[in-house]
Amino acid sequence: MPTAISWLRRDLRLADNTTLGAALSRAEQVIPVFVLDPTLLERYAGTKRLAFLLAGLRQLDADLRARGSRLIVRRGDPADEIARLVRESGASFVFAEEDYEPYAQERDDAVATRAPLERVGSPIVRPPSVVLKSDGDPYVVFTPFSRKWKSLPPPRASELVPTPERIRTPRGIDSLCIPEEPQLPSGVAFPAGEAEAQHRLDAFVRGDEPPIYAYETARDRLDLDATSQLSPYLRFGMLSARQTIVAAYQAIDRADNEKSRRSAETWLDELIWREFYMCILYYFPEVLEVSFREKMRGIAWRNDEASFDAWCEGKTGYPVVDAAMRQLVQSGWIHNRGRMVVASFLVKDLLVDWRWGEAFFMQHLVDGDPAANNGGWQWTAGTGADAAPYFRIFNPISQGKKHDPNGSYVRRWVPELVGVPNAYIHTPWTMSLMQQRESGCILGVDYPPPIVDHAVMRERTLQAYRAAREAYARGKS
DNA sequence: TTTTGAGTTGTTCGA
DNA sequence: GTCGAACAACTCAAA
Repeated sequence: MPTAISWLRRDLRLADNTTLGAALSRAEQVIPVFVLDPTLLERYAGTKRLAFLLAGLRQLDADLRARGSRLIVRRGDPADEIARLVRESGASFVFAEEDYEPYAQERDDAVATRAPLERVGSPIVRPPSVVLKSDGDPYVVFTPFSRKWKSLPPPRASELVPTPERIRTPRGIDSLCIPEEPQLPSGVAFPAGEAEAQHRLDAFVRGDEPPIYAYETARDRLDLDATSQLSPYLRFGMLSARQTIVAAYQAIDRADNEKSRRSAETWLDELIWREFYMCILYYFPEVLEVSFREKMRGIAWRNDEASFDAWCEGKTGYPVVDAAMRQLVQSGWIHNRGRMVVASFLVKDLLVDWRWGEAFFMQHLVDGDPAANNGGWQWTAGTGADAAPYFRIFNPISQGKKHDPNGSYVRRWVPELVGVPNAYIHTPWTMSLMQQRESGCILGVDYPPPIVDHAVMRERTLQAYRAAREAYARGKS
């Protein structure tokens, strides 16, 4: 009886699982396996994300058991482990979803030399080889990329691979126990698993007033839960990209007014950004080490350790920056607007190398994904593919006022500021001593004064970027 | 090959 | 308070 191995990595779900579908169509018996890869666990260390992954494996195992199967767990070098499992089980095929990260590509090439590996499906709807310019080169600007992406036929619900009803898995295959996940702060509110993911997606796109139809304007509000918060689920494939994009197109079709339609389109664009950055990482793997833009590689970072620590701890004295950093450390997630605000602050107000921030995000984000995280940081730093213009520097005060108008986001994450009146919530240092006493927040005692002057640092950063450009131009000539 | 239009998310300044 | 321009050229993508 032919046996196939379904090697699960970033597709921890049963619905719309191409790997599982391929295995079931080619073999009577299927072995779903997850390999705990020490290299990957070390490289992408992050307790909150690891806990989410382990909880996701536990949930996947339960879902598989409900269908007569179970999750086989191994630990070690994937090439060794997959080859060993093929030997033990006599499997004729190994199916795995494509993964475009440089490490994953190397890993899978190594596995393919020692096991009958077939790569099927993809963590994005349109693989890197599909969205290319007419001359065959990859896009490096988002808008034309998205135009091309959208010109191709949209995925339809009928293309989703159905959830298997029953999976026959041979007995007697050894499996490790899924490790206990580390204890997490109570603020981490992402229950793992595809049922939760599907529930969140439905809540976002369905119902009387689905949030997707308010997305265009509400998505920027730090104080509202107006985003889908699906990123951790997409990160580990507890939901497929195709499921989300099918849902987005359905919402676009169902929209009965212009505002709703535009909102759903905006959400689709966000999903396309995810695809864009995975393509960028595939074609330009060096972005994990250096700036995408060569001319931006010579910026003289200030890299002041004390400032960096203050940023990490949420003690910069700029309330909206501190709120977002504490949200990150405590909950493992930040609102997208918050990511931009803190990234801009680190790079352009503190003049710290974006790679420091990128690494810190990877340590703490439950959804931490190398492609999207790197793309986002390089965008903010003005060093990336389709970078923000370098003179676009966020003002942490006006960003706070605009996107957290009554300060409830700040008060939620920075309790020292709970008693500060709205008029001062984004500029507590402008309170008189009397006002500080009344609000229970003495500057320098309960909450720090700003660690830098925004106006001063803005000029210094513009100067540093100008110098880098000029040095590059001189080197060229 | 050359030309042309355009480019996620902002801020500041001065009229 | 509102508005447009400047920020800085540059490079991309397509015609």
